[in-house]
Amino acid sequence: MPPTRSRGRLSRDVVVHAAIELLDEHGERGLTFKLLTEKLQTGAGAVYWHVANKDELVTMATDQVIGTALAGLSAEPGTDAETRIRALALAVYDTLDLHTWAAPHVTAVHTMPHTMLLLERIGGLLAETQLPAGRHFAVATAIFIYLTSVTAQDAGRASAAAPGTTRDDLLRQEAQQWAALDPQTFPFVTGIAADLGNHDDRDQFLTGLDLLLDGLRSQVSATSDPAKDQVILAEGDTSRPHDADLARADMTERRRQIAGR
Amino acid sequence: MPPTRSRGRLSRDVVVHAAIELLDEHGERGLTFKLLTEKLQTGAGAVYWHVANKDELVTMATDQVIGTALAGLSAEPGTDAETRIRALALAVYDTLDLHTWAAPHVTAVHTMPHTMLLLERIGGLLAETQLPAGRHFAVATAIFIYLTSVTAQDAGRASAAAPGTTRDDLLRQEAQQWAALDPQTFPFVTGIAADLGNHDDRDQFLTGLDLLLDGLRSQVSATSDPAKDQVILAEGDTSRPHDADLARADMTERRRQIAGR
DNA sequence: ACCTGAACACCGTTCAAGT
DNA sequence: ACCTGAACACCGTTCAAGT
Repeated sequence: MPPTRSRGRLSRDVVVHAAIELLDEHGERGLTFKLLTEKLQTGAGAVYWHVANKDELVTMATDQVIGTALAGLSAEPGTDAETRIRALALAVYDTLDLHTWAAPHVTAVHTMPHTMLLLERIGGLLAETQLPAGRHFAVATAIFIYLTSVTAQDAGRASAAAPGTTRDDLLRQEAQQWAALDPQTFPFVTGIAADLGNHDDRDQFLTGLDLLLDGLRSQVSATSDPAKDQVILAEGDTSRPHDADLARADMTERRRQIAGR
Repeated sequence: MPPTRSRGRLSRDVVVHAAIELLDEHGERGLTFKLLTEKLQTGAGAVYWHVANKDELVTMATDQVIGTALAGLSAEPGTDAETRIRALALAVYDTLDLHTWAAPHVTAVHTMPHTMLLLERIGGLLAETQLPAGRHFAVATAIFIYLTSVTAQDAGRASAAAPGTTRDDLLRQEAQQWAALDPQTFPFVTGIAADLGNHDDRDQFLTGLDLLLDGLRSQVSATSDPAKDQVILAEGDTSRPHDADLARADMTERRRQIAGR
């Protein structure tokens, strides 16, 4: 792990790690150049010598967090690829849960090193399966996008809550709000208000991930020998051109309507 | 549609709609009280009389955008629930694509009126299916979370791009970066670099959504009569307790490691 | 009740000057 | 090459004063 000490020579790494500490402690709003320069015992210009601006600093801090999530993963050989994909996803989920400010910034798939490495890892696991190479791109990015975006959403919700309240408190509070709604206009929401109490974001994330993986598997069995049901992530047409194209035509029209309101 | 005129009486609605216009025009950074008060030809205090602060203003603007997405949807009776869920999701996707600043703020499921209405709509469509009531909560929130979070991710990526470049230009540029990577450390990413060129976020979104819906359907056929394959979104155990619990135990341990670094 | 607008506290960024 | 720290431009929010 790179140095976090404030004294001595400054470097990009030192600045980024100091930023991460401030972000963890005070959230995104808490990262100011005033606090940062105090922590590093230097001037603003010194920081700007190592990073272009605050945006770049937060982006690098985010990529660093992704890096620690990947570094914490052991190869665990012997287990199948799907299990390891799930473990990889959970490692990222849990790491971002500890750095809730980072999740919304995990968007630079195509540029940041550790973020690209994450996609590389997912792809490497897919390559171990019987998935045909032609579908590697679509499936890997589907998993990547689900993983990063749902994690960001959950983490954002977590960080939006008041610092004092626990998640359980918050959910119970919200469940009461749901139950108090007008059943006429919100028949569904009022009906499931009770279920909100024992809701768990992490379980939800896992469920959705499993649905994605199951969806991939089921499209196999639909088009191939049913006896091969155990085959993981094999071929199968994933999109439904007809419906999708129709819907797209609809929406392109709607897009115009909205834009020209 | 509420008044957007600047002259005359001020109101919450007028302020929110002026904010939306500024957000659409200049992005989240472009919404300043200076620009807002100029547009409304008033003072800062007047705005603060109607909204608590900037955060609340952006939240209300976001909820308003969700509202327009829902308002643009016709019931289209005669089509099945799954098709209408897909149409609903696409309407939200396309609307947020026009207001990219809004997507990351669609997190207040439990409080904002239109955001809750979105969940209510999804639930209402699920209620038309043969899905048992006990699974309504889990499935509705799974769809809701996929929809809002992936949309936010896509919109965020879109708004992060330089204003001048088109999406195609950006992708071609990024594909070149991928191809230029070291094939030793990035065998997978360099291999799929070519696929990035004709990638479409919206298609990707649809594909993932279909995978989710397919996953739900396949879990039916696994546990019930194969002849009922056409049954949409019926019962079936969605989680895999064994794997999930094991992974959870692993991760709880890892969580500690990371936290105590 | 609703609005005005000056004042305040704060923050990201720059830059001439140093070593 | 690397750092200092004052200065600048800007921004969200407040508040005493008006109507």
